[in-house]
Amino acid sequence: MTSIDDVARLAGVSTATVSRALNGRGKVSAGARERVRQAASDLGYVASASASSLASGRTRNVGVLVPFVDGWFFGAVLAGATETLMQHGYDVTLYPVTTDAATRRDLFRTLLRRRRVDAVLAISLALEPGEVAALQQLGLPVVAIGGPQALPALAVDEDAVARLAATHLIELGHRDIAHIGVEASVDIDFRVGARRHAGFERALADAGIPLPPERVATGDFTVAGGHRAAARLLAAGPVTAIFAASDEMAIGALQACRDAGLAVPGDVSVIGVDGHELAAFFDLTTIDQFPVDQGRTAAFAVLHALDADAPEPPAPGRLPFALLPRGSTAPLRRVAPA
Amino acid sequence: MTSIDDVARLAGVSTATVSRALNGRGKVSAGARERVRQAASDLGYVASASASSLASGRTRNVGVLVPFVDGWFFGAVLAGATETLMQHGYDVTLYPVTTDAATRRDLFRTLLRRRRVDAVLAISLALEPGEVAALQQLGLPVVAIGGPQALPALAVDEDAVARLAATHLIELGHRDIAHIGVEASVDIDFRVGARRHAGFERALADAGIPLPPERVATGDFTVAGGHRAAARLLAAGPVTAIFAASDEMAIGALQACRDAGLAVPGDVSVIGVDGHELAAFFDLTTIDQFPVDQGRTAAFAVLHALDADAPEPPAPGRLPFALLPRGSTAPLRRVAPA
DNA sequence: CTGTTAGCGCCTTCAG
DNA sequence: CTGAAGGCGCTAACAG
Repeated sequence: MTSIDDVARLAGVSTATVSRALNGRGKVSAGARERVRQAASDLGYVASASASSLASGRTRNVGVLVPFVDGWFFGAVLAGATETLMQHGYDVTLYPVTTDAATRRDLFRTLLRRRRVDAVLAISLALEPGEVAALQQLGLPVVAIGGPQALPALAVDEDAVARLAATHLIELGHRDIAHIGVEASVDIDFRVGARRHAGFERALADAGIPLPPERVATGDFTVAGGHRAAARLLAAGPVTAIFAASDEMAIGALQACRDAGLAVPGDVSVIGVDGHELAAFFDLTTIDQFPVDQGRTAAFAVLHALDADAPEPPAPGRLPFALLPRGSTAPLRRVAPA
Repeated sequence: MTSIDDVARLAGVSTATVSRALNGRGKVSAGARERVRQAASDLGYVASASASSLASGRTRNVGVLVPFVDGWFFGAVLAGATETLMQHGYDVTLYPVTTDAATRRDLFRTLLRRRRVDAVLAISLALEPGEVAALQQLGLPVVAIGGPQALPALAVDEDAVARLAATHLIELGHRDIAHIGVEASVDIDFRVGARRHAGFERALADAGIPLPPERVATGDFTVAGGHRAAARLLAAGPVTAIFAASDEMAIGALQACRDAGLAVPGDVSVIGVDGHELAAFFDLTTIDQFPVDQGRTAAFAVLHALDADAPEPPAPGRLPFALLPRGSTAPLRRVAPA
């Protein structure tokens, strides 16, 4: 293995100068820098990560915590974060935070404490107080995304999201509105489901529209779950609009409406949240959360905390979102004007 | 930061003994081991990854190369691989292999050469010869999955997969069969598309059934792409069965049939490949590839190469797959028996 | 079984 | 601007 000494020898300088030239720290004459670069390139020299980490205390590696590595949403966020981090010279080490207690304990008590990462990015994670404390005690920058845990968290204002969905339906003239929420058992991850439900209900109430229990069903974030929930809602009584707490569930609702012989948007309007790629195909109106950008934004927040020269991240809780009106929502068809 | 010396002092032994006790290498008396464990636990000591890597030459980290980190299939494989690797004490560092030439060069010339990983796992990657060579020159175990590149690769026999699909349709009595393949521009990643197409065509030919050009359309692996391709096929002439080279495209085909007023499976049978989670919801017959298991299997292959005590991985090119018959395929409805 | 002794390969003061 | 020298924290012979 060619080492820094080889490069120093070939370039006719000391190892200190090689280090400085290659890392861009400290002053090095242009000539020396060039000779070093040339020598390094000739020898195919690449500094050992462990050696330089040990000596410098910096790893150039960021730990990313995710609840699932599959799953569309996390994949998208992870993609954005990884892309940005790598462009800035950081590697990304993945830490799936399972629900298994022993594994989690091991993660927070050992894995993350090996000084293998310079910072931690926690994506949509519901962390217990002890875990949050463990993270903080690492003494590293920690950025959370999509969670109001006791950490600097970037998140979309779920209340505003739900309100936007409600407003959209109300403005279209709907009054008989139902909601597909998230089963409590699945609504971990800082409880987006509960937040969206609450915001939606409040927005409807503000407009004088009730959201009685029979107009609320829950699913497990999947298409199949959304289908079941919608079927239940439709059976419970007439409804002209449905707001599902995720696009996948909304897609299930779309099918459920059709299975029930109801036209979308003729008889029932359906709106989701997320900006899932399939939403476009199914012509589903949704509120896009721009998950890939969320990942990028979070990555910049990490870089900022690390380098202080990266752009300032947005204020906590203010990630953008936008209504994408499509063909699954339409004005209420007045059956018989009073 | 509490270091190994602190532990040694508290336990009343040398640092060497601490290292041995904690790593399980070498002989250590039960008493000493216990005192060390206790001291380490009292002090909350965790060995520094870089220090131990530098000293031992092992990083306990494996690099995973993926074309996309989002994308259902890669997410699934990645999930399986990560789970297994972490259970065996390895961290996983993610390296997205973009299509950008400069980024790729940097990855193979620098990132992977920092001695940050003990092994490399390449998932469904189309690597150029130079890149394969670069990987091999790392002097590390490299395991590839889903690619017949010049590397020990685990892969499903795509020919057999396509043949299975063909047989299924033929046995149901279909003769007017069409295929949705993969656009060449998207069919990177060791060209599954081309392989499936070729195998399918061959299997049909063996049964005396032609697959003329007008019975073949291509998509980009997406639902929307499958929809467009199927629409084209249906417009080109009557067809009673369609084999799509991915479940997502098959789902698009399902919709296209319905949009064209054709019942599935009444008028047209549709079969996909992958084992996508949505396939179940849409009652799509498919050939499952068990992607999560692929990830696990690949991880075991890596562990085997690393430790030699992990279970023997399966022979290259023999990953399992299975037909999952569902409601989207049915016997040909004889319109007018001859 | 256990301690001593060298490094692993690089970065970073500290002089010059 | 550059070199010398120490040390980052741990592991791995090598003697005992």
